[in-house]
Amino acid sequence: MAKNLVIVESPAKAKTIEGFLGKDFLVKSSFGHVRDLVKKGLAVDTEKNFEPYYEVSPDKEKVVNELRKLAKAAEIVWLATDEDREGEAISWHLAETLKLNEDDTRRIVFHEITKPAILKAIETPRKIDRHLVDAQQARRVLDRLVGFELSPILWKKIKPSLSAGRVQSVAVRLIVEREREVMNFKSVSAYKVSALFQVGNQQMKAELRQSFDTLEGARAFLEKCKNASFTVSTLDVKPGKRTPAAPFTTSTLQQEASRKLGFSVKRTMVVAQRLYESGKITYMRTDSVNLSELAVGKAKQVISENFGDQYIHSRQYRNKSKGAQEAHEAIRPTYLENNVVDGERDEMRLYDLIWKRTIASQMADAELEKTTAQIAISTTTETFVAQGEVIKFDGFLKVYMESSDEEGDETEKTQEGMLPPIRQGETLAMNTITAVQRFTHHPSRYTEASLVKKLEELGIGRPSTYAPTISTIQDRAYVVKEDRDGRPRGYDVLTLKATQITEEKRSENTGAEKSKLFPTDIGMVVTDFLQQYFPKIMDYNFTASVEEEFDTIAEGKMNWRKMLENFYRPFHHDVEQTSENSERASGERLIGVDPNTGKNMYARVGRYGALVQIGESDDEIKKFASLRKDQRLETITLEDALELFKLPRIIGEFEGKEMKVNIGRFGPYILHNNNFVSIPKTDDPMSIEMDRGVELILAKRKADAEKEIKVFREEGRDDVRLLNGRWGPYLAIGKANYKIPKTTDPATLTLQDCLTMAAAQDEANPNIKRAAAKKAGATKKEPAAKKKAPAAKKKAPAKKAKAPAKKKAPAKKTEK
DNA sequence: CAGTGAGCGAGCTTCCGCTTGACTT
Repeated sequence: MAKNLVIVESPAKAKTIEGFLGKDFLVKSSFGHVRDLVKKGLAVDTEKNFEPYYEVSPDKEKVVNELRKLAKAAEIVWLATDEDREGEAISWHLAETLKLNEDDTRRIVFHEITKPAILKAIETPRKIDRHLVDAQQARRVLDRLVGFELSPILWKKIKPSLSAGRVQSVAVRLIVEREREVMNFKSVSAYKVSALFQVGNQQMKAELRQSFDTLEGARAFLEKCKNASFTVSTLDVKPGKRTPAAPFTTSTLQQEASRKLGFSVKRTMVVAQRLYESGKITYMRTDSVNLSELAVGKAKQVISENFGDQYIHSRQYRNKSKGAQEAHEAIRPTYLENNVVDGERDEMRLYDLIWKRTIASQMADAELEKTTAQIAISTTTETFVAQGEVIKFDGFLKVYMESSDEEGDETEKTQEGMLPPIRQGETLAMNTITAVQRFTHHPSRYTEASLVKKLEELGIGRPSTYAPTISTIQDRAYVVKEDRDGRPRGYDVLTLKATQITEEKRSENTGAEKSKLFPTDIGMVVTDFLQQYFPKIMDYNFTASVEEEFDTIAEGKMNWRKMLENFYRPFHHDVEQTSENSERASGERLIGVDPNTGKNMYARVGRYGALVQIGESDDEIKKFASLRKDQRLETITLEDALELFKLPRIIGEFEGKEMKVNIGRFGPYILHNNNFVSIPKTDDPMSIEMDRGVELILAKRKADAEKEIKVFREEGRDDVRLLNGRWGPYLAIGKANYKIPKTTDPATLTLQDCLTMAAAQDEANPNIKRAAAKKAGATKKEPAAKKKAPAAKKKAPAKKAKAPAKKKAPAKKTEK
């Protein structure tokens, strides 16, 4: 048995380190945190000085047991988790759960995974830093208090199962606010003028400095140019340079992989994880831009060999964001000499990006020469400007160029080439001058990656949580990632050629969005609610300010329980106030008066999403209609709403049963005899007629018949069916589906065979959620034991207090 | 798969940060 047990956080790291240490050292991994607040309930006693209740996380029992055994056998246990707040806490939790003896336990840290660094760490052990641990406990408890006190208010006031938290709620707020900026944005247009001059056998493009607000203004300008002469008034040559971007952090890697490779942040992390596990890159969850000395040295060598010494420019990057905890290096190739790796396509592409970015960061600036020519117009004071840019020395641009979030930005840059040879004072021949109507663009909606960038700037969230946070807010349906089609928009173009001005209307597509984040109606309602009652938590600076306090705790200058006390008392007061006094929130909005009934018409969210409603909420008779997928609670108009009430339509009878057309969650359908038949996109549900309806029903029947292998109708079980599905034959009982072994011919199965097979599969996989399983409620877990409770509770009075005034109001009786 | 929009009730939902698998479909 090894004398020394070293515990790190990740198994890949453990494997590497084991190679550096002798056979006296056994290196194991904790797989991150091993202990956390008890999963259910607050697990913090707010009346007992915020005593936290911890438990070994269920999925870590195994690891903990193993580590416990190994720790017992070892003489010395080395806790080598990361140097940041969370890492320190992991070590402390390990010490606690493994019941480590302080004398035989050493805390060590290292910043790079190299043999000398690790040997040095072993020589300079320390004790667990309790202040740092306390800062983590404060962070952990605060997040639990915020999340577990706010979420239940949402369940009560808006909808069950919703969630709120320090990070996710602010992320949603960013998207909601951006959407409103877009909605309120008023686009204005201006006429931008450019000219093409003939220089020798080349054309030179120049832009007019000013633009014109109106078509008349642009036309008047072109008129002035008709008989003008154009002279190069100044010619200016200036050197310039460009500097490479810093090596990748989690956030910048996600951004670039999104822009250059079209990866979602999740995909980026999955691929990076594989590269890390196979030892090709350093750790992928980091906020550090720092490269180890070893890496800088190696980069120098690689650049020298591949591009020459003049391309070398070693740089040390520093982190600008305050929250950075720098437990790791930047993300870089482990072996910089490998400019390609084998593996899947995505892995190769992401690796390529990481290699180029790392190498470029150690390369020389690009040197440019920027030429600016001003061209005077004899008939007016306005001037044209022509710009050219030439790369004198490519430097890092040889391997890598960072992309930008602004669409079209990159192409503009690369288009700027050298100006043709011109002299100051030279008169230029004009080919054409055009004035094009251009529109201002609303602020860009967030992509997953640009949201991560924003969160990082605000210091909200950590490298390990960016991707999960983005997933959470989509899972909760606060936000959706979508493409949206643009709409055509006309614009004017005026062209002056020789002395002829022509005018035409062209059309462009505008407003198209690709993979952008949009808030949902419920996302907006929740955000508004939280903003109204918990503005402090929703403040963009909330995280930053509590982070400062965590830092003070880490420095030993503040007690963590005291800090929580100061935060919690006023917060909890707000929670109680809101719980007692606030109205239910549904985003209700009066959109007008229904011309048919004279009643008010409202838009709001209900249990199943946004809806429009005719009549007051306490009216006896109301009418409802769901909003369609492309409609928003905040923007729907009375006209749109009235359209919605034209459905459902009865379009006729077939086989003695009526055919009803409506739009459901998956689009338009016809309901006939309890069967749903989808209406294809080519038909309009508003105008579809009886004959077409029958046609669709018959077509559906035919398709169903073809997928039917056998149904046990004679046996009286028409719910037991053998069907041909997308993945081959399968068994369906009611709404639950079961596999059929590949070796069996489904046609030979009897009813009994099917039932046995289904039962066997239910038995084998009790965890699979099958759609049916709603037979008898008898199989529920020990219902008897829980029946005791209700007698003790009496919540009736509380209920009565609510809205008593309105209840007895005489129901409005409007005659139709 | 889809129509609803609320109601006596019971019990459930939920946070952020560390880490990697393991059930299918």
